Amino acid sequence: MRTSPRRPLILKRRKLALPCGNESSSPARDEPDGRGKGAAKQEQGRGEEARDRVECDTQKFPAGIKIINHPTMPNTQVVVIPANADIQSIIEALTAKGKESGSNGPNKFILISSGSTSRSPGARAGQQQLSDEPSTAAKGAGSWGKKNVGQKEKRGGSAIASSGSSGSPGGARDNSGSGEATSGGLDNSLTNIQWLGKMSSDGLSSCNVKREMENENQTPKQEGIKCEEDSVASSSATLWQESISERPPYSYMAMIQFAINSTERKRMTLKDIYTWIEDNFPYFKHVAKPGCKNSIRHNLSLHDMFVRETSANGKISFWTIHPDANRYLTLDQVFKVSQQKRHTLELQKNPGGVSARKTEPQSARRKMKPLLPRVNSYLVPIQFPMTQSIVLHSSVPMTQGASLNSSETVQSNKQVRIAPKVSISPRASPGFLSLLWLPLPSSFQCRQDSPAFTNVSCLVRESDSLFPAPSVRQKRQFTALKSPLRGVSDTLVIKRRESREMGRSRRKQHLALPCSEEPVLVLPESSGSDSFKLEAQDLPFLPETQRLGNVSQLSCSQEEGGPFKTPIKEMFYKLLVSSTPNKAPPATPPLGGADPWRLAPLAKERSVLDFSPVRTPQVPFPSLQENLGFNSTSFIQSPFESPRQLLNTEVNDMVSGPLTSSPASNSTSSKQASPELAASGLPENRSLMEGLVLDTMNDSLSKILLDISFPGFEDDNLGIDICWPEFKNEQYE
DNA sequence: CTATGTAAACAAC
DNA sequence: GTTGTTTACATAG
Repeated sequence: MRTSPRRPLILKRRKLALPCGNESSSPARDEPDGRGKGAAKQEQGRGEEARDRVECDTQKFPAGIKIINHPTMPNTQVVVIPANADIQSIIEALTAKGKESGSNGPNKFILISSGSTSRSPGARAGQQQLSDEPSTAAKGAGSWGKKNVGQKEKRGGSAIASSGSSGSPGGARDNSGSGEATSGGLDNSLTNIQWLGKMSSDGLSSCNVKREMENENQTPKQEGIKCEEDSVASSSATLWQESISERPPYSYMAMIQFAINSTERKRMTLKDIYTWIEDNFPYFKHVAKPGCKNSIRHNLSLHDMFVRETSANGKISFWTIHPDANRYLTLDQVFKVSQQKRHTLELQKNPGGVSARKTEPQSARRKMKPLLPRVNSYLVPIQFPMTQSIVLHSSVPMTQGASLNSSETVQSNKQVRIAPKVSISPRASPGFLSLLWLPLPSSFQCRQDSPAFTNVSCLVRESDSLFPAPSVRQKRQFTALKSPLRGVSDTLVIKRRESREMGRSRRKQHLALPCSEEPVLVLPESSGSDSFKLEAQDLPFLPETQRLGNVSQLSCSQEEGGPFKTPIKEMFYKLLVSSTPNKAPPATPPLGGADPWRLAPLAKERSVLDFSPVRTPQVPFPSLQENLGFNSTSFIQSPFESPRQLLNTEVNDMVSGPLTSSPASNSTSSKQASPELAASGLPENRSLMEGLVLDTMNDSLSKILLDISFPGFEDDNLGIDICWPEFKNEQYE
């Protein structure tokens, strides 16, 4: 897997090797250092103390593992894993544990890394540079990757990094542009797919996306093919051929995004989109009917996330992705589930072993796996006491001073010619989801004098709609963006749309409240610092979602008349923003407030979910949160006295990694946040890190983003939001 | 019901 | 013919 600063949005699901016995097939055994299960066991001896605190039987787990029950989420436990632990073993153990427990016991585990032992404190100062280079993963000596990156993985990383025309170039570019404001956190993060590669023999990380796709098309007998370079070479032709006849599992919307995001400027002409898709998905070149182009056009028009811009001379139309909607997904970043399961099923259905896909009727072929699994979002609050200062190094550091490039593009040159798509309900529609990704501070620091405990809530976005791509619903919002004021004709169009919406047109449906496509920031953005004036493209290292947050915030301060001058915007300007739209508002309104459509979800969710108290100090509109449905959750007794303890207990040198304690910070943290943090403009008590959620009920492993907040000056609540990004998609087979 | 795919009508260029 | 918008319908989940 590539180690791009952009976190992989979609993790390929792999079947977890159950502890029972198939570990032999686990790549873990391929570890050069010989670590693996054995190593994990060796570590057990060190974990007695921690184990004693653990509420569940951790005897199966290596030392340093800390497990606490989730305070509010039934059958859910938070597992803090030391960097040097054998993740696979842990996962296996957890899986076994979950299986044992079944539905009546802990069957969902939130895994977070407690840090690394190999990195120097300096390295983790949030200054470590992240690179797209595969080597980064390897050198990410850090935590998860270190142990899991085997030769295969490394090779795979390379392959991925160099794969396709889509993500790699962009990723590299972005990265270079980001300077040092990147974070090694991703590499070291639990979500580093490097280590996921260990989990299955078919080497996720060693296959680039295209190859994945090709593999997907393989017949069962071909599945054994690894991404070994030689074998790849020998099979590539076959795979490719198969891929030609195999429809990609991506929706048009997704493919269009891939295409657009594959370009440096994140824009593409229709023709180029056609070409890109055809080039990257031969199916559309060789098999699909010409109608696919119609479909592409249809999707471009249909989805508001796609914004058409015209060149300065007005002769060329470029399709772009609305920054608020763009997750900057590229083909490289998307890993789809392997087809083994499908093939297995097919085999079951067709003992003949012949791929049924090739013979199945078109209607059947149409059936594709959704890019993202649809899941309902829910908030999982986690709380644990905190008495000691802790420094959490965000896996995704925040930069500042970035320019609003996309907005610039949008604002200046772009001539929107299309009729404005009027967003009917600027007001937060109740249906919107819940989380909004925040810009991340490069480090997190919790003052020693901070409140007594921390709340951790998880916003779990369980969707199978893998695609983060904003749905049409969201689009509505974007619609506004597309629409500059127009003349009479526009008015007419608007009327048409309105009338349509009155009826039951498709648009209308889209306008309906969205459920939860995109995570929406639960916590209000910080302070009025304008350091958030970041542009997505200037934040390559930021996960799309996070950038999304930034961008959206930006959008709040967009200049009037810009693409953002939409009904929604206007409304917000009036309601929340000062009269200086083109500048970051002195006191940036909560993101949620700025983006009604982001808030909506909260409201909706609130009715269903029990949100933990997630309050953030320095919030301009604290009340908003409350209005968002956050209610206090009872504090749950934790076996650990502090997050630090929880995270670092028994982990001697856990000075690096996503979650670490920092002596230095201990001494200085009492009053001020880290420089990065301060500079970031994020509240001192905010930080993000990545984690994973292992759901043994459905054998799924999902990546999550934890938005961690600790008690602030004025606030007495701490919170960690574990957000589900986009990728909770597919399940292990 | 929603998301998606497909086809097609229509308009503008 | 291309591009873009929109409607309608079908299908899967």
